[in-house]
Amino acid sequence: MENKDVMEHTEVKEVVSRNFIEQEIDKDLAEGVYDTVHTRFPPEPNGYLHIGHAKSILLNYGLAQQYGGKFNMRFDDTNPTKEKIEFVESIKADIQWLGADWEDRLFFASDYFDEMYEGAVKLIKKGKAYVSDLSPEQIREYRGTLKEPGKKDPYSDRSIEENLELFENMKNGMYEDGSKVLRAKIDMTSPNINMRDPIIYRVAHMTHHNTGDKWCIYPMYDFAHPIEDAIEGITHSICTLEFEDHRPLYDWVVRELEYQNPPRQIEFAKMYLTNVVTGKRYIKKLVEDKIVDGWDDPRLVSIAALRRRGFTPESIKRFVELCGVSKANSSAEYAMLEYCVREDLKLKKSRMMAVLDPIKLVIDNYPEGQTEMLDAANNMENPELGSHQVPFERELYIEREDFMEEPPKKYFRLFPGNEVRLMHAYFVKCTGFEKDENGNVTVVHCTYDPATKAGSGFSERKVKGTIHWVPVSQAVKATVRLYENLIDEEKGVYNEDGSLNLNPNSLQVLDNCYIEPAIAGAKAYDSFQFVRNGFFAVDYKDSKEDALVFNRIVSLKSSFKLPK
RNA sequence: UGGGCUAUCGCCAAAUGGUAAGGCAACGGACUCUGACUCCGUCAUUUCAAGGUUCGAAUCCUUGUAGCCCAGCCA
Repeated sequence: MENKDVMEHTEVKEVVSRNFIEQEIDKDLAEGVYDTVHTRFPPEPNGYLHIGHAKSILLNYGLAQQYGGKFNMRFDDTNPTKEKIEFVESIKADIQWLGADWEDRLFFASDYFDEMYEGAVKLIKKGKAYVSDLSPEQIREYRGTLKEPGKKDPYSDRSIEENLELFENMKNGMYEDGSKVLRAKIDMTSPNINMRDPIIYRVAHMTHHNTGDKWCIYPMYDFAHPIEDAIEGITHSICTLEFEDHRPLYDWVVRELEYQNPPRQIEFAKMYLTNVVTGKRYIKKLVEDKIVDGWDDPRLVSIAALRRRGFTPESIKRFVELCGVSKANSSAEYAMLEYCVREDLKLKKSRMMAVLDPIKLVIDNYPEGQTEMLDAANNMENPELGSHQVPFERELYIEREDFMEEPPKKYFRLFPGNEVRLMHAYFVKCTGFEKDENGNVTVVHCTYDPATKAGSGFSERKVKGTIHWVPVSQAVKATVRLYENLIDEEKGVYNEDGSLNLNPNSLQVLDNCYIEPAIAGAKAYDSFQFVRNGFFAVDYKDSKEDALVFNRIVSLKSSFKLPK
C-alpha cells in the first residue's frame, strides 16, 4: 500500500531538468557560497521593454521565487545623457503586468552615487585608480586594438595624493566634459580589452532625473553595476552574453572594494523571435515612416504591443519557460508564442461570434419577423464560463468564405445542396443563391430543420461543417483591425538589398464587420473569439478607437486552404 | 596563435562516460456544435567535422570548421 503511494507519487512528479543557471545556483548553495538567492532586473530607463526583457524579468523573478529568495527592481540610471524619467513609469507598469513583484524593493542606481564615489576614492587610495587627462581620441589610441596590446597611460603614475585631489576637483565641477576621467589601474596589455585600464568615472555636466545637479561626474556601468549588486545583497547577477567579457572586471571591482560575500555574474543568451522586428533602429524607422503607429503598435513585440495584441502575462511566462535558458544564440519561432497564448486562452475566455466579411444568409422557411433567443455557451469546453443569449432570425450574416458556389473536394461548409450547422442554432441546407451584375454572390438561401436545434439532442444525422453567424437586424457593425506579423514568414527578415521584408498585409482594417449584440459596446468585455482559426481581442488601448483587434493567432496554414 | 563564448531534429532544448528526454512545427488517423480543440501514431542508429582514449563517448583528448560578442567618456 505504502509502496503503491510512493509509486504514484513518483509517476505524477514531472521530471524537469534544471537549466544551467539553476545548476550553478544549486552548486553555490550546496557549497555554502551563498545561503539565499537574491536576483534583480536592472533596466536602463532609456526605452520600452520588449519580449527579450520579459525573459530576463521572468527568469530573475522566477529564480528568486523558486529558491524562496528575493527579487529587486532597479533602474540602472548612471548615464543622464540617455535616460528619461518617462520610461521609468512604463517599465514599472510592464513589469507589474507581467506579474514580477519587487515588493518594496524598488531602487535606483543613482541612489548609490555617494557610495560609488567613496568606492572610487578607496581605489585611488589603494593605488588602483588614477585620473587621466587623455582625450577620448587618445584613450582610444592608447587602448590598442583587438590584436595589439594597449600602451601605458602617461598619467597612470600620478601620486595617490594628486589623484585624490584631481578626482575631488572632477566632482566639484572644475573640469569640462571629456577633459578628465578616472581609470582603474589594471593591465593595459590584457588580451581582454575591458581590463585595459577601464574608465570608471566620467565628467558630464548634466541634470540627472533623480539626483538633479548634485553630480557632474557619473560612474560607468562596469564600475557601478557590481557596486549596485553588492549594496543590495544580490547573490546572482544574471545578464546577457555580451557581458561575459566584462565579468573579470566585475569580479575585480567587488574584490578591490572588498565586499564580503560578493555577488557573481552569470550570463545567458538573449532571446530572439522569428518574423518580428526587434532592432531599435528598424523600429524607429518603421515609426518614422508611419508604417506602424508607435512603439506599442500590436505588430511590434514590446510588452505593451503584445498586451494590445491580446497576449496574456501567463502566455508570455509560459513562452519563456518553454524556450528555456542556455548560452547558445537562438531564435524562437513565433509559432511557439502563438501556441502559448492559445493554450492559455482556450479555456479561460468566452468565444463570441463575429463575421468579418459578411454575406447574407436567408432562411426561407423561417417565419418573417420572428426572433428567438438562443442560449450560447460562452466556451464549449469550459461550462463554468456560462452562456449568453443570441437572437436568431430569418436573415443572418455569415462569413463569405463559408459559402462556395462550386466547392472543391472536401469543402465541408455551405454550397448548394449541402447542410451545415449554424453554431448554437440549427442545421441549414443551402437551397440557392443570388448574384449581382458582377457575378458576386450577394445572398445565400437555405432552409432550416427545426428538429435540429442545438441542445435538443438531435442525432438522426450529422453534418461535417459548423459555421458562425450573426443576426442581421441586431448585429452590431464594427471596424476590425486585423494584424499579422510584420515580416513575411516565407521570405525571411531582409530583402537582398538589406531593407526589411515587410508583409504588406500586416494590418488590414475591415470596416464592414458584424459582431453579435452581446459584445456590442462592451469594450472591456474580456472576450476572444476563435474565428475559424484565429481570434480577435478587444483593443486594450481603450482611448484609441472603438475598433476590435482581430488577431490571427493560429497559423492559417493549419486550416483548410481554398484552392486558387 | 588577440581574447571570450557557442555548436544535439525545421525551431527551442535535455542528457554531467552507461547506449540521444521533452515542447513547438510538420505529417498520418480518430473525434468534433467551427477543418479549432482533444486523442492516438510518425518524426536524430546519431550529437559541426576528422582522428584518438575507453568494454562503452553528445559527454574526455587532439586537430580542424562554422557562428556570436569585445577596440563608447553606452548599458
